[in-house]
Amino acid sequence: MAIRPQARTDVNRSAILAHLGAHGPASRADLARALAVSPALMTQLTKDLIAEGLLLELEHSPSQGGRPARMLGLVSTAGRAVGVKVVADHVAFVEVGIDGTMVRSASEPFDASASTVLADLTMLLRRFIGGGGSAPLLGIGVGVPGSVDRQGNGLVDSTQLGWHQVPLGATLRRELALPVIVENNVNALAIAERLYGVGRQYENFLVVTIGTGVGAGIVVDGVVLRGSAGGSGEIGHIPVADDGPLCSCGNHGCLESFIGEASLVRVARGRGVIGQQSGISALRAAADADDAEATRIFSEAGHLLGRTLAGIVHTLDPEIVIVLGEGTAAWKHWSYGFEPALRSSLIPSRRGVAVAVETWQDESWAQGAAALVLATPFDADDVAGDQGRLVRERLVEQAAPQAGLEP
Amino acid sequence: MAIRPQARTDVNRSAILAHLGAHGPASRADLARALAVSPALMTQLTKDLIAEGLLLELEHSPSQGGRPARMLGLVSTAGRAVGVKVVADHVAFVEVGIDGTMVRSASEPFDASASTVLADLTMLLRRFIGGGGSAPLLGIGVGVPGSVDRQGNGLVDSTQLGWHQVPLGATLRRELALPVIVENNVNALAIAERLYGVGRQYENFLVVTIGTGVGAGIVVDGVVLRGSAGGSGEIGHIPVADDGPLCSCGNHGCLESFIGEASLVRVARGRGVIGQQSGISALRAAADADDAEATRIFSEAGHLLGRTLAGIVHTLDPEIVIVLGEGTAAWKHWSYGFEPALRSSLIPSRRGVAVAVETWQDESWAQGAAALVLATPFDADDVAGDQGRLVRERLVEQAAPQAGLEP
DNA sequence: TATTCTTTATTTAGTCCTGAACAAAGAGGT
DNA sequence: ACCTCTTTGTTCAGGACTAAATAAAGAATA
Repeated sequence: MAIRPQARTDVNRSAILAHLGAHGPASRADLARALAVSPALMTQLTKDLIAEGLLLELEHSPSQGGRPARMLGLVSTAGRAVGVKVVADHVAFVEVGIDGTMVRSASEPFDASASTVLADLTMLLRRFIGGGGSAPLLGIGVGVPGSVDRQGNGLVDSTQLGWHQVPLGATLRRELALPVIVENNVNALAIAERLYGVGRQYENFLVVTIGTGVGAGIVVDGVVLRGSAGGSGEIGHIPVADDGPLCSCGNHGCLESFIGEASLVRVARGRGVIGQQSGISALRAAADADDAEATRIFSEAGHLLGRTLAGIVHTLDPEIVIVLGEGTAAWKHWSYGFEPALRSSLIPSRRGVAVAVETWQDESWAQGAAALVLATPFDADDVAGDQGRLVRERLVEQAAPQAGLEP
Repeated sequence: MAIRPQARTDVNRSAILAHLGAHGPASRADLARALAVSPALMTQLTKDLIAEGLLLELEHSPSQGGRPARMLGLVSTAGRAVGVKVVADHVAFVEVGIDGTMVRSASEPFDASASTVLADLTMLLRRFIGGGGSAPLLGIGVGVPGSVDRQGNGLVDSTQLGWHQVPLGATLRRELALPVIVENNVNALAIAERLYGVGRQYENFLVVTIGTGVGAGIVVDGVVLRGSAGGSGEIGHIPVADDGPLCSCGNHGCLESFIGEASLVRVARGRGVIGQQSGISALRAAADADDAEATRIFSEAGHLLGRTLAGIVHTLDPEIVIVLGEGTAAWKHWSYGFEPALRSSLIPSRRGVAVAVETWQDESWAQGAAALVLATPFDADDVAGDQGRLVRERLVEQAAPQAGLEP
């Protein structure tokens, strides 16, 4: 319950770096206010960071009625991070700079059910890292569709991948000798939203993804809620009907079994909207072409999603719901059912909850995973544990040599 | 994001008091471990607290292989707190000692819809306080059925009471010149569970109340989740059907409109199980007497509750669900529907989630409210804001005179 | 132009807390 | 009886952080 001050300096140092990465250059006074520390401390800390080559002083910013601020910026060569998205049939990689911008990306076929998954993934990852830039690699973030017990441990359970207690984190860490942070992919996305997206302006929000599956990342007071065993946000398995299609989890009537991509395609085929070999893109094309049945399928899905999210909004009281995922490509069609269902199911005081739908890119999942690494400096509660400490150490150590601190 | 160390001493001092209140006497070494501070600091802090008359050294506890521990205990006369439960037609008061044990209680008729609510409540509260013991009154905790914007502010919105932005906290504080902490009643109960109940052993749990309404208190990492505007836990208004009875919130198909006390009674009357003038106790009596229709009504309610809670468990991943409230008197009958519905709706990895049903007393709501005051010392994140600080000050100030600290 | 105000940054003295060394007090084995 | 081990509690030097005073640098105003 009490506050542990031991790791404060480290946390504050890297909070500065993360803030600059997420929000761009800022003055010492800005930083002190943003991180809620005294200006005096900020002077001290930034002096060290500048001496170590991680920060540099930029131009003076024009005065706003007082002494003009000397802006501080990140030295962009101070580090990079790699993000990995793992799904059943392929893995995607991205490399990002310390400020979160994407440098390069790649995608490789992959069989998550192979007995050699861990060796395969290690190999692919090693190859991708090898082709990287010269900036020191701070760590690897891995996003998986499933629950991750302790992040520091990286034990993965995933029905989608067919994994049960797979020691992904420990293995990669040993093989690559780098900090590795494993996290549920939607939670990773929530962290990315918090750092770089709409979530910057909110402390309490919900990230909902639609696509193959349906998931949620929950941010409460600025921190991702992981639950007792990293299993929060499994909203795809919220029961929405007593009977219903069989879900991949073995139950009947889960939300995902109604509005997951597979279900939409199945229904569309059944109703003859698309051919037996066609997929979700054909259904979207049909809806785009104003096919009444196709738009109805999306609208029905939107209705069910809206009604379910109303329940979650009542439970958690977020400021905003951010919708993401491959499925947002057809959001226009979802929204006809979604908006009325959501609003009419909310109690009056909650009816105005904001909803944002963001554009989706192929690399978004992997970029979210990379954010895991770049977010660890923010991690005042030390959720990332040892791996977070290692990332911080790498960030500082690599810069020290060029500093010449010794007298 | 960074850690603010200013209020640490205060927080640590009162964390000691709260820990002793919640867990009974403990040694300095125990306290240092429990609060995650150094033994050195514990020595210092307890020295001060003993000198101020808030703590006293008890007998040595028998050695367990090393130097025997000198136990420390609270001076029980160091403070008391008053808890208030507000509902539409009456208010209930309790006075508790600093260790959370109930000293006395009272209940008064009350009209929440009167134009003079605030004056009425102030008067009743003043009368109750006047009859109290001699120990210094640390503050007043008030539990209301509705959402409370900022606790420090105490602005209440409640459909059940017909209140809209009622400045309950500010008014009581001004009139009584005491720290006042206003909170949603289920959240207050969750705090009480965390301090004194089953929740002591868990960091992530759900408190669900059934009775007139249906509500939830959510505890994440040991802290009550309040949402963006204190409106979390309104699970009574989760939509469970597209059509359904009209709910007090104006929507159709809310969970509460199916399994709230009023609904159960309405259905029972409609099916001729109980007389048109009879209430919930008659329905329970019928079920106790093995009336098939009566047991079915409870079982159906249990089914719906179980299915809905499965969704919340998927969303939040708690370790345990604690069921409380007036409705638990008939839990035996609920459980026939509840258990199968809950388990069969959960994904395999979550199927073992624990469920605890606690015995319910009339004073429980008010005792939960009193816990608001006694929990403020625990409040390292300073959620209670100014009022929390005031409680701490009163706890320390009142003891100072008898200490003779001045040299 | 001189004065006042506002905002930024640094220095200084002092507080809170920790780690490490040490003292205290018993259990358990020889 | 004596030594070793374990656990509790205290003392002390030092680090992290703050508040307050001060300096710096320009805007606003008269």
